[in-house]
Amino acid sequence: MLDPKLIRDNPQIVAESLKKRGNEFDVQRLVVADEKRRDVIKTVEALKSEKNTTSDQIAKLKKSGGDAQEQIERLRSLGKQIEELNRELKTAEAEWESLIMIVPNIPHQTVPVGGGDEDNEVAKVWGEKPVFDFQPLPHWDLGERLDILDFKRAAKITGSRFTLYKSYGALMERALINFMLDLHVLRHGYTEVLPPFMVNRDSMTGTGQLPKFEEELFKLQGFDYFLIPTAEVPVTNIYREEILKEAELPIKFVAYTPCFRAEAGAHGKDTRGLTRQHQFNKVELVKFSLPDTSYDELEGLLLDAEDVLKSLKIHYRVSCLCTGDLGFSSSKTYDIEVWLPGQDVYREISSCSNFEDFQARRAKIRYRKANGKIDLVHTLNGSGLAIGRTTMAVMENYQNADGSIEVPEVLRPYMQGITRIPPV
RNA sequence: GGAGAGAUGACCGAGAGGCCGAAGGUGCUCGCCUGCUAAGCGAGUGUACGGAUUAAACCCGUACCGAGGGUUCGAAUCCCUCUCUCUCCGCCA
Repeated sequence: MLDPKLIRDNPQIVAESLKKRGNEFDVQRLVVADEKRRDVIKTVEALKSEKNTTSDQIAKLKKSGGDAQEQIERLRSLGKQIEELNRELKTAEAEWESLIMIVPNIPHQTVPVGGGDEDNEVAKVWGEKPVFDFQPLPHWDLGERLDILDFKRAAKITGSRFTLYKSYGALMERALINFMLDLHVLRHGYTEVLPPFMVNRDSMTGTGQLPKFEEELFKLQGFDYFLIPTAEVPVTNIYREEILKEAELPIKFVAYTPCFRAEAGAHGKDTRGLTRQHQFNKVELVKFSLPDTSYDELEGLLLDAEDVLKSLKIHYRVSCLCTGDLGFSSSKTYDIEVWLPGQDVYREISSCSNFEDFQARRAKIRYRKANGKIDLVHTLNGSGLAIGRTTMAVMENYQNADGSIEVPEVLRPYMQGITRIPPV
């Protein structure tokens, strides 16, 4: 959520940023709704003020044995007026809130202006495409041939976009989770958390998934709970409605969770393999930062995520998302795109974002400064990394002509010491 | 799932229709005192929204005693619903 004062005082700034994002939202409607809302507040609070003073008079009169009938009559009629205005206020606030909650964040000045992913800027490139003396296969062929990924049976058990990992496949997935957690805890100073995998509506609203993106979520029947689409939701909400101490910041959490996404609107897209699943594993990095240092923290977060691929020695590039491709809550986002030789594409494997105070305002995550004043923190997060997509990247980049898969050195201690997944 | 108890400020804890944004204590901040430390003395110490001002502070108003609704001229206090915590029983990984 944007600062209501910013919208009130500088609606043109908001309008410009919306335009850059290619968003059609009419800021003027919001400005009008805000004025209406404040109008009603002013009126109703004046009446409440009178109500309180009159009420005090009654108390004093009663105490001294006087007659308060006149005041009681006055209060009765005030009460009716207040009740009516309260209804009006509720409507006005609901109208205003429904508008302000769907306004996306303002992109940072350094974000390239553009319409879609074709306008994203490559920020860095690490390593090179590996050279094969045979035709590298996509991971789904490798996985089925080695009998470590079973898509058919997963479809039988549940449906499409699910995967049954078997033997070395399951082992590699688990190894990657543990390797990444250890890397971020031991080398990068994050604190590990293992949060709930379902959350309530307030949490989903706090990080911005609701109210706008409910169709992307799996909702439980009989409970107002949702399966998390990312660990960002439970972890960022750890400090919802809390006031942190300045000295505690920055706070850095790493969490492994499965993620559940409805993938509505992705019909027919990436239907093969591990790329786009309804359930996938992810290790997520979350930071709570001081406003002044949040962009340094973003660069650091990106390096922490990159470090995973560097350790695995897999080629990738980093792109800075343009205004048109930026997520709803984000001010600036870097995507890490891993090279997949079996598919001959770069594929997003991590998305690292600074939300500035957008989530913090919704979720009321604040901190107390040294001078006693209270301010909103900045929140950041990034995948470090998406596990399924890392598994597929390892498989495709480390495959051999005989169909076996080399185990990256850093992963071997996590994979019972084996050096390769043997051919069938 | 059954029975009971509870939820008040950073924390502990009073409060039982109007004098309560809320006693008292602890903690914290500032000042005094003290050779240092400890102790002692004094003052201060919630958040949000709206207004005023606008660089900010100060100021004015409103709301908030788990959440929502109700009774009443008036609710932290009475009633209802819900959520969460604790104890006992049952069940269970």
